[in-house]
Amino acid sequence: MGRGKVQLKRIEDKSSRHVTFSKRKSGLIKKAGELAVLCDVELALVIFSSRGKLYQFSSGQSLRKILERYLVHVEEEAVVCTSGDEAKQIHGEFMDLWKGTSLQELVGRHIEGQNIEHLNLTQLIQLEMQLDSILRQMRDRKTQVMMDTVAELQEKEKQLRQDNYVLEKKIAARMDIENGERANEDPHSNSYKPPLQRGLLHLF
Amino acid sequence: MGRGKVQLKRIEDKSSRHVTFSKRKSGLIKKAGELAVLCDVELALVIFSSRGKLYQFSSGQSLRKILERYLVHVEEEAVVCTSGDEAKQIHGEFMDLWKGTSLQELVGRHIEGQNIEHLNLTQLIQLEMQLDSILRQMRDRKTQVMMDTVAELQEKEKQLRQDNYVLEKKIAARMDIENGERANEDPHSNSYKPPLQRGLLHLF
DNA sequence: AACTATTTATAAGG
DNA sequence: TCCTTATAAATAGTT
Repeated sequence: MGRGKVQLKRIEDKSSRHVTFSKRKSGLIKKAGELAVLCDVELALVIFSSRGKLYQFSSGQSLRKILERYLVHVEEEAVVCTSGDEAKQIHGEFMDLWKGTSLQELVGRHIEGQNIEHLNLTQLIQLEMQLDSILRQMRDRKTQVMMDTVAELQEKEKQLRQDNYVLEKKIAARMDIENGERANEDPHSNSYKPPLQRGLLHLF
Repeated sequence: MGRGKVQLKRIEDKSSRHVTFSKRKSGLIKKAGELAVLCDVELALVIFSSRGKLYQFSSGQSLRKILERYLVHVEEEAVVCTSGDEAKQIHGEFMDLWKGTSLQELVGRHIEGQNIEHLNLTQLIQLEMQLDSILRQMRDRKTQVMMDTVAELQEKEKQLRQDNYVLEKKIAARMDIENGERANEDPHSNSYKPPLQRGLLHLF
């Protein structure tokens, strides 16, 4: 965006490098600020000029708070990921949650860090409400998944039932041909059981 | 830069906020990278989406290295300006980072970060059980604290009761002295009410 | 630092 | 999420 296109490499001319730094730095900070406001996001930007001068920008929270949060996040990831690379490949990328630190341990640490022995009743009740809320969310999600699963299976069942019906009809037709005319007992009696009916039960 | 001019305030529509976030985030990271290369500077960018998902960018050095440099820089400044307490405080805060992060956020990040949409029923049930267990522990602890509190208050009540008894006796004795012998109605009648009895009720 | 020709980013709409 | 396009915004090079 300018009179000419720029090569993506270090600007060798010292003067224009500084000019560009100044311009682009402010542009970058402006855009960072816009992103933070528009999208309600927390962000931190740290820039060291080649001379070692520090420039920084952060939204809302202090930069240090955000960096702390970053470190916590990275620590958590580290804990979750370090324990077992082989398992990762076996179970796929979404299974990380179930290795390493259990939620239980995680929350345990959280509570320990707050020195649970010294939490008063009010704080305990707050914690309880938090956990309760999370658990409720979980259960909503579980219900949703179960409903989806059931719907899916019912669809499959319906399809298979139809297929069965068609197949049985074909077989019946063939038997009729092979055996000629006989006294026939109805092959499509009420004793028919859908093949998936038992398969659904274990869900409940 | 787009079909319309944009107001610098939080985009309320969730969907377009996410779209904008996605676009502008990549734009910002691209520009950060350009600045780093063109002007030969070191920079770090940390973004937490409103859901707590972490995005990051850093030039050359690892983000962690840059953050360390930042902290050193800030500490040096602090040393110049204030007493050395600040530095201690920084390191201290790193160690108990759990404070200030709500449990909800913590668990939220733990779950969101692993893409809850892809958890299957089995995993959801595991999570549910974990949360349920934690919640039960919480409630045990709460009960314990309540019991302790009650016991403590009952102890205090007993003590105060005794004190009261002693005091009333003293007063009675003094009144007896002042007024000489009279027809006396028992000052320690059954109508006595323990002073803390109502105070305990709000706990339940 | 201002200017302005250009490039780049991105909002809106599929 | 990715594509397209009209338009807003950033900025390279110039003064």
